[in-house]
Amino acid sequence: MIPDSYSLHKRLAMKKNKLSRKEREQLQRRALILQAALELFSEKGYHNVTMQEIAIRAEFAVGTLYKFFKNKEELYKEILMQTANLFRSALSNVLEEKGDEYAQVKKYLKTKCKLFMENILLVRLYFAEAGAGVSISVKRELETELRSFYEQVIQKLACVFEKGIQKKFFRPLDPYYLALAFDGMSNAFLFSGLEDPDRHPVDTNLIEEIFFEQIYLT
Amino acid sequence: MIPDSYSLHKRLAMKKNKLSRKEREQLQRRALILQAALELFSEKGYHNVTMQEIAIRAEFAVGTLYKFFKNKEELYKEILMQTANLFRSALSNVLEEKGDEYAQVKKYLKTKCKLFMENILLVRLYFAEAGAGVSISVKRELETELRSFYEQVIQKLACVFEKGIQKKFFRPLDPYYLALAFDGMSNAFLFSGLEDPDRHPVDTNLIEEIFFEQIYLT
Amino acid sequence: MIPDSYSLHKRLAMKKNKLSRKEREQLQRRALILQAALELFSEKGYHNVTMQEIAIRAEFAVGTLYKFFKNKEELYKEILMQTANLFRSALSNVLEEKGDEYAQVKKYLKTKCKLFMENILLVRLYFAEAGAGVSISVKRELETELRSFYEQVIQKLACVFEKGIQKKFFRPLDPYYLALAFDGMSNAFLFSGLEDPDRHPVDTNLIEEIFFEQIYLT
Amino acid sequence: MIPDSYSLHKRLAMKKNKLSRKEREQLQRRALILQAALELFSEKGYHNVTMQEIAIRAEFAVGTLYKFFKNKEELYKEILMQTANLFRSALSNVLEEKGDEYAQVKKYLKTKCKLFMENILLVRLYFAEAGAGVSISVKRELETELRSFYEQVIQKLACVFEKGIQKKFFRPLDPYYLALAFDGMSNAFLFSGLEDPDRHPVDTNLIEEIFFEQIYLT
DNA sequence: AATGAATGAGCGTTCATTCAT
DNA sequence: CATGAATGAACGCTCATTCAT
Repeated sequence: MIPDSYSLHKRLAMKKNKLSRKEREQLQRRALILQAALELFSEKGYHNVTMQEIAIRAEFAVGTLYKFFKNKEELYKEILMQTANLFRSALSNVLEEKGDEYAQVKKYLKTKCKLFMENILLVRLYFAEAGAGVSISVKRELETELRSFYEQVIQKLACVFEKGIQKKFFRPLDPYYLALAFDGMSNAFLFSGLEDPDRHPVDTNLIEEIFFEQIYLT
Repeated sequence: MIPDSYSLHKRLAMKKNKLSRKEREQLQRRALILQAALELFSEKGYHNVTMQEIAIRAEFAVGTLYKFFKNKEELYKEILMQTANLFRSALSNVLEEKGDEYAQVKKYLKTKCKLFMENILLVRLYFAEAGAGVSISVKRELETELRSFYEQVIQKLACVFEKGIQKKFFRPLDPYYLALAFDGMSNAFLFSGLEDPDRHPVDTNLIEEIFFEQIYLT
Repeated sequence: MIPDSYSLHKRLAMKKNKLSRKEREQLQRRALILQAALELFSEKGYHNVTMQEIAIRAEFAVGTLYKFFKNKEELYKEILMQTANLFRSALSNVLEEKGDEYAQVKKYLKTKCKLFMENILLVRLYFAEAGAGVSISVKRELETELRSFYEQVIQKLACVFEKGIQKKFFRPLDPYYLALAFDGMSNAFLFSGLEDPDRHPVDTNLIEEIFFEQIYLT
Repeated sequence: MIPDSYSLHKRLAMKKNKLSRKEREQLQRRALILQAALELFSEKGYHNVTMQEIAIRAEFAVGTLYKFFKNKEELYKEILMQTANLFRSALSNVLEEKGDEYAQVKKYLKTKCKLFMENILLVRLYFAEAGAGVSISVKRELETELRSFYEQVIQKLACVFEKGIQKKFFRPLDPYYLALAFDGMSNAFLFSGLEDPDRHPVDTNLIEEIFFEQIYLT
């Protein structure tokens, strides 16, 4: 069969952008909805936001929301999973980069800090739902998945600590708890800083000083 | 009805118990409602619990709930504030006890650990709502109050660290951030332990070892 | 335990009416809702009636409807099943009365005629849903149940015809089809009469004359 | 574009087919939509079918449906009216054929039987909507029209009976009610047979035997 | 004082219809 | 013309709150 001029044009377009204009527009609309929903959810919490509100903020009709997301819960889940994935992959990548363990953990802290700052809204949502491991909203399924993501990162961090301990870089303490401690500590700083940036600016050097240098041998 | 003999009886009763039988009964009812509500809220989250359900669990009529609490939100707030108060006063007291700063911080950790374990339900609720300082439910007013309670405790802990630093007990680091770090770290351990008590039992010695001994001079 | 005056009064009341005043009121409310719903459903059909409308017609709030019926469908089903039961039991009883088969079938016709006239609304609904065995609305379950009711009556009628045939009362034709024919014929008359009572008054003697006397031997 | 040659071509085409290709295509499309709609409506009922579904089944876009039918109701009406017309004209024709009245009524029964079997889907729809003269859906207008069709056929049947009576073919009973009775009876058989073809196969001889021969003089 | 039946505003969701492409 | 994404009115249903008993 000979491709008609339309599909030829379409395929040429796709060569460059991989996606047709229509598809790109769709993705953008989807993103707009997600953004509007994120803002509202993190401002007021899942149950205090109506689909109507999201539609208005996103400047679409309610029905359009349902073209992109099966229901309110799916929309919510999508938002959380997106961030969770972003965080997990970003932090995992950092911990897999080459370099000594000391540098890796430093980089992990910097990245986490950056992610938190750039995604304050999402962090608020994330912790309200999976907050320090505690969730009571929406489906248990979501909670489980979020916890699993968190656990994966902690495990990877623990591995780094373990290697560091083997190399006599760090003091010989339980690496899992070390990871937990480091993460919990940084959370406390980040939350404190995010809540009240003027009085308690986030200072990664300080976190390192308090936590990290003590663990570091010599 | 003969008012005199009644109020006489009442006054006599009050001599002993400070509260008449009626009043004692009221307080007990109130407590029963709060308990039922706490259980349900921490099981399913604020928005997934109906007043009907609370009434049934507490074995009262719905109307009765409204005799004790202005509305659902007030009931919820009461529960959170109660715990927050319990935690604040318990932890504040510990930090005011005489003894060296090292012992105080150790005692703080033990107390916090005990409070968490004894009030898992409330802790779940607290962190889901005010989790690590993040709240998106109910009124902002509640959030502010809960944060203020948390801040008070951290401040007090910071004071203890400060004194400890002055006495050259601890290394000369910013006492506020030290407090934050200690608290964040212990939270991470406690949540990890509460979520999965078998794999990650809460071990206060370990927390001390990781965090505390390093801070301790000599 | 000594019954208090309230429960004594209550039990005395129940002796007479079997039901307390409250319970009687509830049943009446239920009936009012059913009546309003019946009227609307038979006027406009299941899907063209809103719960709001039913509530308004019944002079209750929407929520109240849901106190009595789990959902719209349940309310609808209740209406249909009630009539179906009424018809089935009334017609079954007639066919079980003593007397010769000729008289029984005559009585069946008279009763059916009376039931149709007294329950025009319900008959409309019934036939719109299970109409001559055709239903495409609501759940298949309802359809099956309604058909089973209809079948029961036809079977009983067939038995009467069978006995009549054995006694050489009626001509020796298949009793089931005889029953079917008789019922179908009377339906046609009744519908015609119900639709246009002036031009086609329902005349049971006529039905008998056309159908019945021919079947009757001598 | 050269209008002349086009319209010439068109006119030539019309000479042969009376309709241009375009017009034929249009009619075919229309028929495809009606077929898809018929299937869905009779499977699930008017209100349980969406325009989307019809579009998908007919393999057109939703908008195309609206090019052919003003709205969903119009589409529905069209389907019902089509069948009603089919039935009316087929049955009317049969009753106008030459031959004695006995043969005419026999032929009427055979034709009706055939129409029912060949159009089960439509019969289901028809009776669910106008069932035995009972309609509660869509517009009253439709109901009136359908009833009028039915009435026309019954009237024609009544005329046949009347002539038969005049010729002393049939017993001297009211011809309208005779027609009604005959039709009602055959409906009962047909529905019983359509619902459960194995247990109650439709047997026109039986119908004739039960109803017809009794009416027949000598 | 305690009750719980009644209320009705407000939610999530659907789907007939439109219209820019 | 045909398309199908976008629309938003309208639905069934819930549940916090009230108030007659």
